[in-house]
Amino acid sequence: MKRILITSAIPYINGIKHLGNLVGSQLPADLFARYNRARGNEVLFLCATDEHGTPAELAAAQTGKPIADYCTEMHEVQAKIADGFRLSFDHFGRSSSKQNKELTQHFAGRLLDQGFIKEVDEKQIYSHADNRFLPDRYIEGTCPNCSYEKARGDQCENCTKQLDPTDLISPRSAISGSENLEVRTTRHLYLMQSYLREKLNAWIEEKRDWPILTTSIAKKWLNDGDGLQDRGITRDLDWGVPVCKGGQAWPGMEGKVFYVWFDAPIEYIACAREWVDAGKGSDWERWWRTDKGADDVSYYQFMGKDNVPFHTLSFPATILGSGEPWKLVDYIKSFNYLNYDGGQFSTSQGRGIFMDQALEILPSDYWRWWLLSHAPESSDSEFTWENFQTDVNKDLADVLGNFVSRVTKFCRSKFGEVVPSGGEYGQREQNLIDNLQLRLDAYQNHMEAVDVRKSAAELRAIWVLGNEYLQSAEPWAIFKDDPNAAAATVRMSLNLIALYGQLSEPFIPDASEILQSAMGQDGPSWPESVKDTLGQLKAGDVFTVPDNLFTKITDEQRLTWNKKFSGLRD
RNA sequence: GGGCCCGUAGCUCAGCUGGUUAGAGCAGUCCGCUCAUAACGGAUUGGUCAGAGGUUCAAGUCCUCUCGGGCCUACCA
Repeated sequence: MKRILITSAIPYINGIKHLGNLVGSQLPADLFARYNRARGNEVLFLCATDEHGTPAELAAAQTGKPIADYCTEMHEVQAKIADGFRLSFDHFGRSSSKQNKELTQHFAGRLLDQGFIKEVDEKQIYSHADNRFLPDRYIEGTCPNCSYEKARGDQCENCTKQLDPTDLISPRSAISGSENLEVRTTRHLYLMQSYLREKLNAWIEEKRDWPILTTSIAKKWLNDGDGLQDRGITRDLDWGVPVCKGGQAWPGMEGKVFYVWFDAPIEYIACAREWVDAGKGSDWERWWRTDKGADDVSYYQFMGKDNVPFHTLSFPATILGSGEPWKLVDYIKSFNYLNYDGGQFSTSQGRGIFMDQALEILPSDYWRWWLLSHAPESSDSEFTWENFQTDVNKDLADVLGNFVSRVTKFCRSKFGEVVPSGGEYGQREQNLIDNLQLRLDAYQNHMEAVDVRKSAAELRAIWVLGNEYLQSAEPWAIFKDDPNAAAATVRMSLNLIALYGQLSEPFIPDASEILQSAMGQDGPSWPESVKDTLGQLKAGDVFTVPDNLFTKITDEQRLTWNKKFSGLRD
């Protein structure tokens, strides 16, 4: 039995995520977690909300609520939606937890002791009207290069020139519009990532089996320009983890907090501690400390490509720099973006389909199946309603759902709701078993390699084998002359349904549960041998005919939804 | 500006370290079946592998350039 630690990139707190976010991290992570649990591996699957930073503060301010209350509410909202998508986190934590606060401060203290922290005086823009320091991109003004009037302080979106806020002509706060800005000197902590460049480079170089997307982004950051840059890990904000060294005060850092990207990955560790404190587990260090049992853990991370630099470099730098035996990630699965109908999904613009909306119109299995079978692994991929309709109808309703329907209904009408006896298996069944075993092996290999789309294609091919078998055996025709032969075919087919219930669980857990309970199976178990598994339902066992597993999406629905989601979310 | 990724049948995509007549699913066409959610099965039509050079006995696969799409570029997260 293997031990698998899985984390999904933690979704930001300021609103409900869209399907692009879902397919890039939480959903494939869930697929992998479910698969590994089904294989009997010991799995710890963690996720959390990422709650700190300027956007969260501003989002809270807009609602007029205290930031802590806002985050608590939004965490609940996200947790509920995650549940709706059947995301099987062992714990869904919060980066604002006290466990994370402690651990983040601990890491900062260790990094200071190990010589990886420097204090740097830098100039920041302070807005009197907003009563706060503003990140560069929250300053707007006229671009000195192209005269675009809404250039941001970090970059002009019009001419793409990189800017410094002080370059802007007539700069103003993007929040209040106030021009009452002031350049102030403020002291911040820097993580000296450059000291760890060689170590990180050697570590990345040995990861030959990681997705190109992951390693190429990491290498770019390692080698670009002067190489890996040091990074400021503190901010002048109210909401966040207060800057301390371990439990001690940090002179000169009063009133400052750690940068979200410093504390967010640490939440992966803290989340395990939350998991224990919530009474769901008993030993979190066994998963995270290689000196306390985690040396045999395989750790997989899932994320969109925008998250890669922080997971390949910053967080590993934090861990390596601590000088303590924390578990480093073994495999980083990264994804490109899912586009929506010719453009990008956008949280800020409200474009596309959001997780709550998706669940309002269709059960989660529809979304899980389509998104996973079209996961943007090799390049950006695109959601269109037309593709969604044809793919889901074909794969789920026709290939799988209708197979279940034709088998169970035929059996009911000829033999009743009981696995029929009589007849013998022959060459046709042997061929089926051989083919299934080949497919199952491929399915497992793709899953082990975290090859999401290929796994989906293989599972679908396994469903197709059922229809091929049934068509070639023709129990409806054979029944008249040789009911025993038809009974054998039906017995085999009912066993196929039970098998499908088991194999499909990582992708479509709800439908799988229906299949398994209809076939009288009591829980997920993985077929080690196709041959043995296809004998699990025996003559005389009772079953029930389930309602149609998947209702087809009609043209009318598609048109309605296409229209409904063509605009921007309010 | 720099860098990375991608461009393979109408659509969505496989094609690992270069090696027989370039594959799958969907859509299309034809045939079969009638148990089933008019579902299923079989067969079949589509490709000068973005373009141009080059390396090689041999290139979708390697190199160079061009065109097109996307992403990243470190203070959003």
